[in-house]
Amino acid sequence: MTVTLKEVAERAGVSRSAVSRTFTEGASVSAKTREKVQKAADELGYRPSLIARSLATNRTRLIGLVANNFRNPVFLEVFDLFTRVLQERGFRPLLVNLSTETDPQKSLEMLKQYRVDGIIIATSTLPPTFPHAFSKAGVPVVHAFGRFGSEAGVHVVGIDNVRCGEMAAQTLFDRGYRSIALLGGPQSATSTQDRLAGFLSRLKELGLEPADIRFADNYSYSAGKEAMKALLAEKSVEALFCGDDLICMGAMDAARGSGMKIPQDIGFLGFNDMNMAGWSAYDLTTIRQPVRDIILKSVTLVIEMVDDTEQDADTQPFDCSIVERGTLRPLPAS
Amino acid sequence: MTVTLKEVAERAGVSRSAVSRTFTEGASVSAKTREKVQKAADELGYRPSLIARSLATNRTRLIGLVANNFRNPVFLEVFDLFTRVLQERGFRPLLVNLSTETDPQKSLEMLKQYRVDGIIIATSTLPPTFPHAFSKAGVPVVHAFGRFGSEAGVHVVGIDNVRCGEMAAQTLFDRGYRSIALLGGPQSATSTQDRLAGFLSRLKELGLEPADIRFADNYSYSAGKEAMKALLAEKSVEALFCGDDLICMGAMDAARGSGMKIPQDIGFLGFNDMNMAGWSAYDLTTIRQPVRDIILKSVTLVIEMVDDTEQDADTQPFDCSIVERGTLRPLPAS
DNA sequence: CGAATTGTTGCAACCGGTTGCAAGATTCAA
DNA sequence: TTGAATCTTGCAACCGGTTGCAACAATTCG
Repeated sequence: MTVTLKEVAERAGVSRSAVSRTFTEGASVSAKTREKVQKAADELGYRPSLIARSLATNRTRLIGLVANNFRNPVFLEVFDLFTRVLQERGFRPLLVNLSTETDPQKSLEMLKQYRVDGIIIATSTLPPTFPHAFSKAGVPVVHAFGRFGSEAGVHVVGIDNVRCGEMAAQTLFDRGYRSIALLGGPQSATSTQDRLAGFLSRLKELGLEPADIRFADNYSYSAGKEAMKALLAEKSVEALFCGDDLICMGAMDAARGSGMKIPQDIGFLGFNDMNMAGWSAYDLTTIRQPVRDIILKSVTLVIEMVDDTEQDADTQPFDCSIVERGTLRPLPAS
Repeated sequence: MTVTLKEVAERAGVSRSAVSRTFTEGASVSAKTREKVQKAADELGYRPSLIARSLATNRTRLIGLVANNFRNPVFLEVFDLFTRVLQERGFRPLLVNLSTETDPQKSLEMLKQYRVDGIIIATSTLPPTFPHAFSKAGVPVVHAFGRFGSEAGVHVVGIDNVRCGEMAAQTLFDRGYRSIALLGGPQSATSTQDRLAGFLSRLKELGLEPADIRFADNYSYSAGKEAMKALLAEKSVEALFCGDDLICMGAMDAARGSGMKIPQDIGFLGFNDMNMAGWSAYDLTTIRQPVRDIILKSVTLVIEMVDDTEQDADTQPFDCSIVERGTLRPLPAS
């Protein structure tokens, strides 16, 4: 069925090595031989088998891409960029969906069986033991959106969530809000924990107590909406810092549903700056996470690790910034 | 570094065949031998190399997953389901991002080099020559969201877009709209062409001319918004059938932006029923495409083709249905 | 108990490439 | 023109598994 090295060699009248060499970067072949081989290969429609090559070279050019949040629109950008950059660099992503997987160990086994050259884990909700397990197995690992310094031997690319929490508290304070609540993502996520910590510590510095602290079950519109309904049933707050734009939009619709106007009656500050935050039905003021930069850096890093050309392993957290839109009252004129 | 068959065999005191057999389904090994091998394998942390196995068996258990629309939220569900179902069945998805790829031929080569066992193409915007190229190469192909009957040898799983177009025209007509426009997705998409055809033919049967026909450049909120702005600058219409919910939401916001109330001043009918269509800020009445069913069927089909256990190759288009929400005036009481 | 049947095992060839090595062919400088 | 240096080429071993085959062991049956 498929054409092999041997057939090309026979047709071109050369050895198998010669054929192999014409198809490997930087091997020594004369122009004459190369031409003969090319011709024969073209006529036969030959493509080298990467499977066979992998076996011989011990390199697969396969990168495992592990994620567990396939329902959040942020991940569209994540997948788009990851796959695109990887394939530009001649690698291919092998996707692992951990949404329902109870046992990360099993996924690890699968990836190991495919002998992936490297792994990118894109999540802020998995325990750090997970990336660590790979690194211990000797596979280059980059943890995108992870928590810094949590596990030795694992490169983390992401933001400083503690700082983001502080930034959120400060931003809301600066605009004159005093009754401030936090509606976080899942409590088990390290990102949630860190943002909460930063949020609380800054609030304390400013002499404030949080008006309410609660968490959505997952990163979804409906989880945000439910949580907000519950909050509104209990108390009223001036402003809310949400752990994710999606959650925030759900919360906004819950507030509007009970007759509130935004930002007159209540302020909202989101997180991520996903596309939809800019939609005029929401026009959400939010903290932008540089997803693009994080992904580009993650891919670059994992490829460097694979090629062993690591240049700057000292990964710094990326900065976040406020994107001003219409869900917070303006800064008081000073 | 990695443990191989040979080492396990030596430690267990058996031949390499025996080890291989304990790890292959349905091979003949005695309980005693299997136990010895298991023990040795566990102690050494051995996992068979799927690369080597693939070379010998000529099966990779890799399924190519080709898509070119990574920015539309519908694809979150697509990716989630595809990856999940595949891995439940013991296959792995090898992702190909065709968003920017100008030359599909190149992607084909890449997939062929990895010797994928099958391919799922999830798009309604690629020319049918693309799936056909794979099928000609002898690789099982399923074209999800494709056009039926367009290419021999390619299994298509999807909906009947002509019927959907008819359904849209009929729905709007039934609600008393007479000045009806279509705002389609990219004109090059077969789905757009088919829906347009159905839409026009039904309108004609009903004795109506379309009030306006235009197309968004891509499946995005902003493309929908821009197109709607342009439309509003030229004329006014009573109702709009959009080729995608995202486009529709953009169009809705454009209408609202020029002071219109929905559904009082203008009606909107979307397509897909993505999650966001249910958000209260839009509450979009839309035509539901059974994405889940399409994907489940696609995966089942491609796996059957790989295993050569094809059961029902006569794939019928799935039905679409109207999801009633709040962007169309109600049916007149009859 | 012996013959026939069925189950288990190891040998060796093979899957489709890569690569170190040594020999042969070229090129270059003197 | 010749010898040294550099290229090019084929051989053969190897990557880590699978599998047909034949030999042998265990079981079943008359």
